[in-house]
Formats: sequence, structure tokens, C-alpha cells
Amino acid sequence: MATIQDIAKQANVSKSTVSRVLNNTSVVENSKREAVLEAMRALDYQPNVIAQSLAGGRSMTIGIVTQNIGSPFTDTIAQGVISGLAGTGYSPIFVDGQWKQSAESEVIRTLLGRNVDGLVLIGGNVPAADINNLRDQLPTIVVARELDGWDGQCIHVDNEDAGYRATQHLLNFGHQDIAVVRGIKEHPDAINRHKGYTRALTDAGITPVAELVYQGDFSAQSGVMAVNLWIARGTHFTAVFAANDMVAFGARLALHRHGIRVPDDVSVIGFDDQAEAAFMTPPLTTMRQPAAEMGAAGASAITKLIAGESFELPKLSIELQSRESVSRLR
Amino acid sequence: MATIQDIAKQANVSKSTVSRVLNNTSVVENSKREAVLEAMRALDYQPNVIAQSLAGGRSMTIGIVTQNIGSPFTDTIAQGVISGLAGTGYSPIFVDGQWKQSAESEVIRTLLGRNVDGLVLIGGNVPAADINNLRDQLPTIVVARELDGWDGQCIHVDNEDAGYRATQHLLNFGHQDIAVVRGIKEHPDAINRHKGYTRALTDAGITPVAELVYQGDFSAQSGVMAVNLWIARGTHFTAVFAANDMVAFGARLALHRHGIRVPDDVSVIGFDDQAEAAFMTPPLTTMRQPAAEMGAAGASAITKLIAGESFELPKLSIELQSRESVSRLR
DNA sequence: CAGTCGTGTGAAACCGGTTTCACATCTGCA
DNA sequence: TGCAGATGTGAAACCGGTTTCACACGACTG
Repeated sequence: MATIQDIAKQANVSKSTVSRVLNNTSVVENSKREAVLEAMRALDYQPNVIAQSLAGGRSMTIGIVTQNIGSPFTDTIAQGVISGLAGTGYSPIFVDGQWKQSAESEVIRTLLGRNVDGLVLIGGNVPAADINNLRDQLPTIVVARELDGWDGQCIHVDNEDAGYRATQHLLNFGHQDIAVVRGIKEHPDAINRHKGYTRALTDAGITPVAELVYQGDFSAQSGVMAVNLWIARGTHFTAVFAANDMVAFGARLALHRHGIRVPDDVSVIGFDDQAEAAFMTPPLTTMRQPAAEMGAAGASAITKLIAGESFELPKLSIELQSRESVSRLR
Repeated sequence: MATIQDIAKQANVSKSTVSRVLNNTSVVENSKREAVLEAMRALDYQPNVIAQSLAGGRSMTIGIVTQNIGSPFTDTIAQGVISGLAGTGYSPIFVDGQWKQSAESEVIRTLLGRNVDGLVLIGGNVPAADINNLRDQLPTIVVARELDGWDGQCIHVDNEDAGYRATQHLLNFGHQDIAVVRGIKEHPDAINRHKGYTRALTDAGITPVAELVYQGDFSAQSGVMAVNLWIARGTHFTAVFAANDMVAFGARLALHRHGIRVPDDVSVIGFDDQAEAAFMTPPLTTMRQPAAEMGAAGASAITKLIAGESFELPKLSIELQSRESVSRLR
């Protein structure tokens, strides 16, 4: 491949000048500029990003730290980031979280060694202290996680409020005995959704009962097990609030196994609105998370942040996607 | 961050020597080696990958070219590659395909500019000629696509055979009027699956009928439309062979809408075995693609290929995952 | 007309490594 | 004892760019 030196020779200028027209970094006499551009065209010149990184400090690379690859929700966010970065000149580089104790030392070192220009953290449970350190070293945007003191750099949605509204939706339809499958115990989103659930019940004058709460893990299997347990125990419930759509699918199947109709006998509400939700039988009523939008917003934000431009984070919210798995209690 | 120069000074050797112990590239007197290692430890040294790339030619970066991000199947493969690369020292860098006409010029230039050490192409419909050019410039592994003359560098499964077996499964259960929703018209996998279908019918002495073939696009919506059309037309069918699981979900929902029971009235078989398939109601019988395994195999293969080590591609196959959406014709 | 200033440009240093090359020292063998 | 070959090491060149610096030249001022 042609180098800047080749261009310089071809255009009869120094490589300094080539660099200048390349980056438009200072005035160049018009005739020379033309000659350089012409030479670039002729030689099909493509700057070596690696060399630019080394010399210029910036690498045109964004580090993406994902935690639980394989989850439809976080994967969708990641895709949003990828698409959002397309055409910006920045390339995303992935490091798979499994962010262990070795957080700082491991991941950050890898990324610093690669001179990434910025970081996008997707969800996860990295200790806040570690992230705070990070921010001093690198432009960082956090997606799908709320972090104290990060107002401007944190793209997140209000999970508690959404949990509240999901529960309220069920309440509005006359349900009082609302069973809930929680997500991973320590997961902030899971915790917040559950808080919303509890608050909605309390606001409605209903005392939350422990028997109706199953500690799941966001997997479809946990939805199955929750329903099986409730039925085995003879627990009475007329609605299920699932931690996410996968859980809802599991719960729906388990209900089916027991001959319980959805929504006629039991209503089910999910969370996320992943692609498959609209095609469940019956189509799943769920709380739609703007996952792809969050990812795209993260991509846009990180490039602005790096450029030092001001930017505003979009106001994204979780909306009830009402379909057919919830109906009025009879 | 500490540089190799700092280490050299600290250890009282030249940077050449530091580089030598770093890469174990030639014998170094033991006392000096120890001193260098000690200095690295003391200064928390982390090699600058960018500089290594520029000087050494290799960048420890693998370019991943995905085509249709958002499809469960290819996404799962991508995840397989990411996980497979974890811990190898290589980092995956993503370029989103949408591989237009500008294939070669666009994507390849980007990646060459980044000095990627290797390429993993996931599926897609890049012209074979372009890919063949590629191979000369860069170690390349192709996943989920069959390519003439690429025997050793192509991780793929036999879609036609799988299509044959899926159809055969239906035939074994007494079905004769097997409707089929095809995938994207030009998509090789879609074409092959359909070939298998046709051949299975023919082998069974059944003449394929055009009315039973719907040209879809791998989307759930196309499954819905196919079923709606057949029913509107009064076409008789007792089984549906869906292009993939998403299509199967759509078809299953549409059947439900028309009060047609699965599998009692109509059997449905899918393709892929994506995570949600097992939790459809009823659980979906489908042809399981080893997507994650293919991705991981691709990761492993590309590192070996780069290292010049010999490697063997695993024999991966599509297996019938028999669940409950197919039953004997009554 | 001399002195100052602004403008455009090339040479050279630099980014942080790898690799070649020359050389000093050490060993082994005749 | 002398010399060839092996061994270990540092200096310097190099990868392909960016950026600093010095300087030549023309225009503008007093």
C-alpha cells in the first residue's frame, strides 16, 4: 500500500505537506494541494490508521465493554453501538466483560494498551469506584446503567418507574395477586424493577407477599421453575410480572403445560420487548426498552465527548407495549 | 504509562534487550533477563499494541465482517467468535457489512488500514471473486458459508442435507402437503434448504407444488403472511417448514389466529434452534445450527492460520431438535 | 529602502516499539 | 597459542505517520 512518502514524492512536496493537506491542519498553496490530492487518487492512498495512532495519539478506536454477551437486551445495545459508529471513522473493539475482580488491571490495561480513544460500558456490575477512576483516564460513556455523578455520561432508563407502571397496568386490569419473577439478585435493573413493583402494590393498598416472589435469573428456565413452584405450592395468582421477556416465555410455556390459559386465566407481562415477544402466542404485553436506541445514543455521545463537542443525551424511556397477554380479571 | 525505554533505563540495558525478553526472540543473559522482568513489574509495564503493530507488522487484531447484524443466527456466531478470541491476545474489531458493491474498496481498505492480522467473514453474500482476492492479502476464515476452493478455511454446515432431513422428518410423520416459507431469495442457505426440501419430496415420490412455496425473507412477519395467504387461498397443507425459527414463530402465531392447532392440525418445523425456540408453545421442533460453535471454531482457526500452525476444522452438523411442534398426521 | 511581519514549506524529531547490523567477548578445536 | 565460530548486546535504522522548528520569501509598514 502507498505511504505518505510515496505521495510526497509523486506530488513533489515533502511529507509534511502531504500530512497537512490530509488533515487540513494548515494552509497549503493551492497548486500543491491539488497535486497532493491528485497523487493520492492516483496511488489509491489509504492512511495507515496504526501509524496515525502512534504519531497522533488518537486511534479512532472505541472500546466496548460488554458484560453478559448472549443476553438479547445487551446484545441489542451492542448492535446499536456498532451501527451508530458506522460511518464515523471510529471502529468498535470488543472486550468481553466477565469483569472479574481484576477489573481495572485487566480490561483497562488491554484497552489502554490499544490506545482506545473512548470507552462505552454496557450495563454490567463493574464496581462504581473502578468506573470513576476510568473516567479520568478516558472519555467514557455508560449505557444501560445508572451511576451517581455521571449525569451527563450515562444513558439509562428508569427501571423502577417502568416496574411501577407494569405493575400498575396489571392492577388497572383488576389483578391483585401478582406473582413476580425477579432477575439476577444483585442486578441493579432487577432490583429497581422489583422496587417499582413493590411500590405500586403498596400505593394500591396491597401488601406485597413473599410467596409471590420468585428469585430468578433472567433465564426462560427460571420462568418455568417459578410457575411450577407456585402451582405446586397452590399459591394463588392471576398475573405474572416477568423480569424480562425470556422469563415471560418460560412462564408462558409452564402455564400452558398446566392447562392454564393466557390471558384468560392468568395474565403475563414481560420486560424488554425483544423481537420474539410480538410473536409469542398470545403476543406478549411487555415494557419496551429502547435498546438499539440506547446503543446508538451511546455511540453518538462518545464521539462527541471525544471531540470535546457538547452533546445532549436523548430522553429515552420505557414504554408499555400493550399486546394480548394481559387482560381484565374476570 | 511506562515505555520500553523506561524499562531499559531502569534495568540498565538497551531497549533492544528489553524487546528481546519481551518477545523471547533471542537468548538473553539470565541476570539481565531478571532485571528486565523486575523492572517491568515495578513499572507496571504494558506494551503499547499500537507501536508493536507499526513496528512488527502484526496488530493482534482480527477483523470481523458481519452482514446482517440483528439476525439471531449471525449474532450468535459473532458472539462465538468474541468468546473464542477471549484470552488469545487478539481483539476482534467489527465492521458492519451491508457489504455493498463497494465491497473490496470499502471494507477491505478499512481493515487493511488497521493492519488487521486476519479476517473472519460471517455468512453474507459477498461476491466470491472479492473474497478470493482477499485471501491473498490476509489470512481469512469464512464462517457459515460454503465457498468453492476454500475447503480448509470454510466453516460451514450442510444446509441442503438439513433441509432434506427436516422435510424427511415431516414425511416420516405422514405429512405430504408440506408448505414452505423460503428465506431471502438470493441467500445461499435459503436456496440450499429449499433444494433439500424439493429433493426430499421428489425422493418420496411427491411432486413439489408451487402453491405451497412462499417467498419470505427470514422475518417472523413473512411467516405470518405466508400462512395468511395459504389460508385465504384455501391451500391445503398439514405441515409448515419454516426458513428459520423467527419465521416459524410468525407462522405459529398466524395459525393460532386462525384457530388452527399446532401440532394437532398443522405441524411446524423451524431452523436454527435459537434460544426462544424451546419456549414456544408448543416447544418448536427445529434443525439446530451450531452457531456459537461455528463462531468459536472460526476464532480458533484464524489464530492458528495466522500463526502458520496446522489446524483442523471441526466437523459440525445440523441436528434435528425434536420437540413438540411436529406430530404424526392423523 | 530597510525592517518587520505573515505565510508556506521542508527538515528533523518524535510516537514506542522491532529488527538488522556490527562488535566485543567467550568458547572450542587444531 | 591462534583462529574460527558461537553468543550476547547496544546502536541505529525502520514502521508511517504528526508536529515542532527554522527559514525563505513576499508584502507591508515607517
